Parts: sequence; structure tokens; C-alpha cells
Amino acid sequence: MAEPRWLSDTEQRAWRSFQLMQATLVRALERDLLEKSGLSMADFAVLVPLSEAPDRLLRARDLGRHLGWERSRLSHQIRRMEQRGLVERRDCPTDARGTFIVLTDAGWAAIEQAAPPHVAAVRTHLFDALTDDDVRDLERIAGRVTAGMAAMDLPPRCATEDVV
Amino acid sequence: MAEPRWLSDTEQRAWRSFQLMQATLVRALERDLLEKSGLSMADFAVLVPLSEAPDRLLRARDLGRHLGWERSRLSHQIRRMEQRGLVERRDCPTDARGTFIVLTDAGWAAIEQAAPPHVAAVRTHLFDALTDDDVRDLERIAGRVTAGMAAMDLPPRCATEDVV
DNA sequence: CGCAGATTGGTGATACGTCAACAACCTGTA
DNA sequence: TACAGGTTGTTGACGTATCACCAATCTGCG
Repeated sequence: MAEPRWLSDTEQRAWRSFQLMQATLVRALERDLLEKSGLSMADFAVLVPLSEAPDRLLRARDLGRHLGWERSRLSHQIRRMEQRGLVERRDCPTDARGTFIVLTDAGWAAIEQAAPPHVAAVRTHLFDALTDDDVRDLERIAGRVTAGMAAMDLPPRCATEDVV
Repeated sequence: MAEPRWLSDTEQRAWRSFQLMQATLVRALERDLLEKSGLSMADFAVLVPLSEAPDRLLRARDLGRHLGWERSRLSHQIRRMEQRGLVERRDCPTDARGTFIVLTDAGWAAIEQAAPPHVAAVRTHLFDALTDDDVRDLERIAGRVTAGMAAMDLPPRCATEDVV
């Protein structure tokens, strides 16, 4: 419990580098996107799956799962986006608890206009600095970390017998 | 301007993986730290350089530069931490504009108690999922991205002649 | 059927981060 | 000396993220 394995020098450098990259990258992208489209990354994240969905509409539950967001976070975000006219809420006929989130015409226009400069920003800030090998390494690393954390969250439910 | 170079499949996968890792990792660490110590990552980030400084005290200016934070962000953070008794503000005798941020005994105790479980969490969530090669790759990638963005921020000031 | 327990969505409180604006102060130069 | 322009720190407003809690609804089992 006390004094666990400390970080090695290599690990410490990697950790600090990662933190710095993460913070700087997210800030730059957020700033660029907001400046060029008036959208936040959160707005954008919500608009993307809606714009790809049939009828430009999804149940809040499914949208939240797709984004990996908590229900409360999504609810607050949708309320703010509804006030700006980007989306609308609609009752779900088959489940009275449910809510459909619908992309409005303004929301569609917003993402159509925002996507190209945002992609350009991702390229400029991230991929232009990386080689092809770096890109592959990044995906491998991210996958391993995410998988490791997912494995830790569901140890109760994944006893070997249950894997069918 | 319109329809810039889109992302390749590899880039798209890497980008999505990175976003997922980043969000999941930060959330898990934030949660762990808060649960075990009552500190946020922002609190922790402020406490670390203060605890390492001579006399456990730094000028707000220097602390902000060290963290890479805007002045307003630091000011808000310090106000909240001061209310909780983790730090104190003190006047700077040599520059009347300045403010010293001092670690209190409570702040010292807080970080001493928080650091070991936080390091353990970083190890558990991040490094336990990675090989030694992964760690080196991560540092290399993060370094390149950060350097790329730093180079873009100061093109006006770094004409070749000015480099002394 | 009827109800216990899970699911779904929402709200208020609080913390965090950025922007714009400001007041106080320092510094170099005319 | 006096002042223009930069530096330092703070504040208020607003958007964002989490937590705790709640109300309405569904679902499966006795």
C-alpha cells in the first residue's frame, strides 16, 4: 500500500511527455474548432454520430453509449445544444422513458461546415508531426491501454466460464 | 480550404483510439485520485512543484509557466485551493505585482499522502498495459507532436537570423 | 397480475477551463 | 522625470464534466 513501485526515469519522461502532448493537443484543437465553426469538441462529438445515423436521429441512450458518456453529461450537453438550435428532443413512441435526439438543419449545416477545417487541424497538429510508423505505434499503444482498463472494469462479469 | 486531405483509414483508427485512451485514462486517474485523496489532478499538479521548491513556495508567474497554464486558470485554481487550506498567498517584497504561493502544512500532508496511490494508479492504468518498447515509442511520439505544435506557435519570432 | 429492481433521462451543486476585461505595477526611453 | 507599453494577477461570465439524487418507466419473476 505504501511506497509502491516508483516510476523509472523512462516511464517518468514518457508520462510527462504524454501529459504535455495531450493537454496541448486538445487545447489547440478545441481552440481551432471554436474559432472556425463556433463549435466545441463536445458539440462536434455529438454531431458526428447524429449526422451518420439514419434519419439523423438517435436515442439518447445509444448516443451516450456510442460516445462513452455518462447520461448526465449527455443530458446537459443536449440541453445546451438544443438552446442553440443544433438538435431537438423528440419523444420515443416505443419506450416512454426514452428520448430521441434529432439533428436540425442548422446542426447539419454546422457540422458540414466544421468538419473540413477540423480534419485539417487534426492533420496539422497531430499527423504532420508523425511518421507512418508513429501512427501505427500510436494506435497499438492506445489500444493496449484502453483494453487494459476495460479488462479491469469488468472482472466480476468475465469469469472464464461466461465467455461462451 | 474546402475538402482538405482527408484522414486515411490508419490515421482514422489511430485518432479514434487515441481519443478513447486519452478520455478513459484521464477519467480513471482523476477518479482514483479524488477517491483516495480528495485531490483533483489539477490540485496535484499544483502541489508537486510547490513541494519540490525551496521553502515550499513559488511565484505565481513561475508556477504558471512551469505548469504551462494561463494566469487566469492558475488564479482560479489557487483561490479554490486556498479556501481548502492547501496553499496560501503571500505578497512578493521585490515586485509589488507578484504573488507567492506557499504550501501549507495541510497541503504538504495532502500530497505526501496522495502521491503513492496516484503513482500506483498511473502504473496500473497505463504502464502495466505497455511493453518497454511501447513506453519509448510513446515518449517519442508525444515529443514529436509537442515539438510540432511549439514550432507552429512561434514562427514570427524565429526567423533564422534571430536564433543568435 | 403485481411488485422489486433495473433502466432511462433529467436536475442542482460544485469544480474546472477559457475568454475578455481590468487594475496595479514595472521598465526603458525620450 | 514622465509616460507608453509590457507584465502580473484577478475577476466575472460562460461552457463543460462529475456526482448525488430523483421521477418515470419498463421487465421479469413469484
